[in-house]
Amino acid sequence: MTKVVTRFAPSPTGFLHIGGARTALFNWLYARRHGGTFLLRIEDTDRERSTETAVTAIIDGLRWLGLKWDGDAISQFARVQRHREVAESLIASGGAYRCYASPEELDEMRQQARAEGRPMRYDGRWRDRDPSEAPPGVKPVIRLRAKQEGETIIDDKVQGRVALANKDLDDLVLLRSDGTPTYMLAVVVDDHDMGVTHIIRGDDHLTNAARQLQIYQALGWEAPVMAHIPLIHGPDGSKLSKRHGALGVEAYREMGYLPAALRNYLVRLGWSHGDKEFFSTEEMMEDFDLAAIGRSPSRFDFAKLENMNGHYMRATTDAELLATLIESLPYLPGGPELGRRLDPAGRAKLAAALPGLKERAKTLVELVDGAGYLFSARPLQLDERAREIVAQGGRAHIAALLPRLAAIGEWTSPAIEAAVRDYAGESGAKLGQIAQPLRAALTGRATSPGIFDVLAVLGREESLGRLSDCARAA
RNA sequence: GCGCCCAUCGUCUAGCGGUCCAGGACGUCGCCCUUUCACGGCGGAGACACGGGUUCGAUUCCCGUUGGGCGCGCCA
Repeated sequence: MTKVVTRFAPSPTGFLHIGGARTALFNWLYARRHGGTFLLRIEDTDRERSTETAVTAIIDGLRWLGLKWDGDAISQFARVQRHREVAESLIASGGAYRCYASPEELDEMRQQARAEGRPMRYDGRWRDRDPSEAPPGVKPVIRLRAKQEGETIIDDKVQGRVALANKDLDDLVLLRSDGTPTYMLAVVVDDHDMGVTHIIRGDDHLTNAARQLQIYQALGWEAPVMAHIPLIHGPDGSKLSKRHGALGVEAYREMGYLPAALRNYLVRLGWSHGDKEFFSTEEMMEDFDLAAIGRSPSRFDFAKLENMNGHYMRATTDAELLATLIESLPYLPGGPELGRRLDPAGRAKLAAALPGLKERAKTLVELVDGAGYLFSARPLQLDERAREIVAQGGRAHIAALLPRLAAIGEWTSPAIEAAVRDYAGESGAKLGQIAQPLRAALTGRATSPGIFDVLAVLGREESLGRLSDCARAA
């Protein structure tokens, strides 16, 4: 059995979007699953639209997601010489021919086709014409001499057996008049030269697959196994657009998602393994297979991603989560500000507060948010509503808590919770419910009535300034 | 328009002819926990697009309809 080789082949015309990320994930998993190789090829033959920025974005995205490819990324553009040679060899073998039809002629064909209500098909006018008849000064393209009878069959691992009539597949251009290869030629040649055994890609390429198969046949090469996976749609079922989730993966990093959570969410989009929802990387590699990929498109659902991310955060050890959080700070809203507070003392405070914080956060962004109270300036400002409530008075048993709180000094959530627990032992009050509003009160971001209640007590029994001093001091 | 693909709760999905008055997860609703929020626990509502076949029997097989998607470039 030959070794499995998969590849991810994005064109660098934008960021790495979520569909591409999943395609990459599937290829990566499949290769790892079978002890094979996962390659990265940048399809940059379109010089107009390809940018260096996009290449960087894609590479960063893959790295962040933890999808490591083997060897160096291959630039398709760097291989034009080889593509040209293959095209020429096809002419020599009779599998292709030069076509001198002008853009105007093709345009006519297109318009006529439209008028007659049929798809545009090149009419093969140069298929059997002698090159000596070539009009002067016209640079030809090279076209595949495609079979016109019968059908081309794609034996797809996901879509099953798909047959396309050859009459619907015209003589596609292999080499442009400027000597650069088209996508069709380039993929085939590169996949062959790279030894790719399995092509896993979006099913928007399904029809292309038939055309590519024809090229493989003309070349006498063995075609790789193909698996065309359904696309990911937006929440309304239409094509994923910017207003949906068609963001670059870096956007997900900025939204505070963990790579492991995103991977888990993505692998379950279009693929399943019974009722299992959570997969460690090892389990994914173990269980992943093409046969279990569904054939219907799926929609992207942020709510589920967020829930899953929450699970991953809670399951991450505090030390690891702290490291991840600190690493991610530059990308998170409010992150850099928090980062500036993290001198050794600040860092210790954050570390101590993390266990309480992560219980309540679904994303790293929420974690940053929640950590705000640790560093907000004292004394805190009370808003109108809070003042009102302070004036009305509050609950006695929290008031009784204050001396203890004043004594601890360390305003981290475990410290607060420990004090509350200590107090709760006598009063019967449960913990956690008190600690959180205290924390919120100290940030001045109090929003719920319960929090106002606490503020009220604080305001009456002790001055906020005094509390702040306690917080700062010890 | 032509070709191809798809169709189970709002969403992701399990189901590969009888075990399904359809299972899980997210979301949602209610209760519990709790003087907030979150976590957690318990429970509820919620789907086989429609119409024909095939079969003793269809969510599962076939055909059509409807609805989505993709492709139809000297873009990838």
